[in-house]
Amino acid sequence: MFEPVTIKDIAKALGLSTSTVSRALRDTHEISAATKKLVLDYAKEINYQPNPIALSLKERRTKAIGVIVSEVANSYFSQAINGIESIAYDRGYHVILSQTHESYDTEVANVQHLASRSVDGLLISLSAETSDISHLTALHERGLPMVFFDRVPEEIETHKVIANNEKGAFEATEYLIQKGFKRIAHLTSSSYLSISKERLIGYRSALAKHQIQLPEEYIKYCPHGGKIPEEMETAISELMALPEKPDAIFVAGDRLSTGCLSVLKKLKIKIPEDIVIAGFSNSDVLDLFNPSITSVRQPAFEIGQLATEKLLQIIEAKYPIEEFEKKVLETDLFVRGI
Amino acid sequence: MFEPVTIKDIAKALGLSTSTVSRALRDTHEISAATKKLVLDYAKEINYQPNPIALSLKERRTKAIGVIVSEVANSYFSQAINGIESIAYDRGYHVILSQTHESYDTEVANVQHLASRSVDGLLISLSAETSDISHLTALHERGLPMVFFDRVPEEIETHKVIANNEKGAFEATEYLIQKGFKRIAHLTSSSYLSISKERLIGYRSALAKHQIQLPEEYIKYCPHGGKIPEEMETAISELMALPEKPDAIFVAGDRLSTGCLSVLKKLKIKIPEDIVIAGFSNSDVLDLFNPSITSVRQPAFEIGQLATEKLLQIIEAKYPIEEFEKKVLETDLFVRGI
DNA sequence: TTGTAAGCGTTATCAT
DNA sequence: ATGATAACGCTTACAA
Repeated sequence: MFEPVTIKDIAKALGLSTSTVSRALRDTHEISAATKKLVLDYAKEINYQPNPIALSLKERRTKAIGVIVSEVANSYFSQAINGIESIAYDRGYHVILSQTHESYDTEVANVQHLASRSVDGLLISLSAETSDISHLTALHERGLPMVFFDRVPEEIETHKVIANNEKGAFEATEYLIQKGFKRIAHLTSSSYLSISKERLIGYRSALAKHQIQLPEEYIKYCPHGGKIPEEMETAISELMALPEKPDAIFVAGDRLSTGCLSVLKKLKIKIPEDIVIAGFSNSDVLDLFNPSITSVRQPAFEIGQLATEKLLQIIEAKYPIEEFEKKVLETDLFVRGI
Repeated sequence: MFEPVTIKDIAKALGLSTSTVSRALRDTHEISAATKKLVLDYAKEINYQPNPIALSLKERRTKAIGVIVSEVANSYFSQAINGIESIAYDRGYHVILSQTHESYDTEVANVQHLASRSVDGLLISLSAETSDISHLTALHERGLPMVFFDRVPEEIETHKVIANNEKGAFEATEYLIQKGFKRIAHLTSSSYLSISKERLIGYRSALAKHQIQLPEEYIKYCPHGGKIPEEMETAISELMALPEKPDAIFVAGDRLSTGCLSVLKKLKIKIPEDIVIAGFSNSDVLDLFNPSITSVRQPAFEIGQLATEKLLQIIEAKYPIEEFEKKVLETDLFVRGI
């Protein structure tokens, strides 16, 4: 049952010492060409594969990075993971995946699980519940390489890779304004999340630029980010029950956007007759239809790639990184038939 | 920079031997309550975390499983991975992710990379290019636990978890027939894939049951499964150029379905005026619209869970598995406005 | 009850 | 050029 061959086996078979075999296997020069060929040939013949675990123990690195996201089954994250995986495998790293399902406790548990020596670094997008990040600062201070992407903390000095959420939100909101909509509601997720805050700022500045004043009831939070449909149904019902009903909604999240469409459908609120929608979304299926939904798309794949490149750079750096970088990539506004 | 504490550190600090510390840390009975408490308290104080790499080396297992799929950014696979992750983490296993991008060579490379002792078992959905599976049989014979899901090989005796593709395809095709469509084309991916074959059978038997005879040109292959838009555009153009144009298309894949919609849009072929579509798809966004697209949904999450449970069962089995199981889960037909 | 030593697979250091 | 030995962190016979 899966008895792998080791250096020791080769040594025994060839009447050599393990150190000689080891040297032959790598490209040391302190070895005779003859022995080297002998070992190499035999190794190939019996299909010798070095044991990465033994190497990890010796070299104190695992050649694996951990990825922590809220949900894999979300267009944004799956695209980001695609980018992460593409870079990681090119550089010989494994990608270990874990989901928080937006739970703070799960996030803490997963971070601990991954951090205790089974990964060389961490790529993290915070859960919606996370406001205290001491589980991360602790590891960061102990020197575990980490890069945040998408949902990043403020309180920690690290590398961060994000989209220009503020600008994306601004453009979507302004687009609605330019199309003549005035009472633009805002549907967002947890107030903890950096992306929510940034998108809220973009929304507010678009309104401000066009001198539109709206009551605070136009802003609705769905802390579970679309996971709990009732939450969003309540929010939307409340919006539609306002004395001055909104004529448009700007939705600040991927899952929130599709969730919103689903609730509107359920409540038989018609697009674009009753309301129009603009929202953040990375679903490519959305593009196939023309239901007056404008979407802001994040460069998820590129964000994943960039974050991974940065992380590997930190991991493999001989000297401590001098300064922390925050990369901001631009979003795209996909305009459909509004 | 990240100097982790080891059993040796504890031993030195407390004036004990490493074995005593090791015993105290686990629940051996051959230790005095006093020493045990001493060690446990100190370990907690300095936040001792056992090194999983050392454990892996000793116990010759990694507590990690490898997952090989073609694309993460695909509703079906991301949902399956969600199911996989949920079970794996419950049982204390890491999930190592890798993508083939439908390439046989990449599949071989990834399988090798993962198999050489960095995972305890493999969950695999074959790439569209894969017809020769000797890279897998070799490992299987050497005893590496593996479970196939979704796209499974015929030539190997292992556990397999799939959806009832034949029935799903049958139902979708029959639904079209019952709605009065007669010239139903079939758009599928690689002829190597089990799912393609199974769905083709379902399609054929629905036609047969209703005594519909169609020329073979009604069946189009897109070996790259939607990755190359031109391929699909050619296929659809050819279909629409037939002397007897099809009045419906049954599409046999997730990515193929959305790809088909996208091509139809580009070619300005209208649904449902010019043609109607039924296809396999796990996208939940599709549900939000009513463009006369009927979809067959696979229980992706459950397939992932089941495959993982089976794999862990094999991995942790004390005795060799007596018989191989093939689990078949039912699909759902989502009927929209055709 | 506790300590010593060997071993998991590999590489680096020091002899030879 | 090659071999013996120690070390990475941990567990487990075997001794004491």
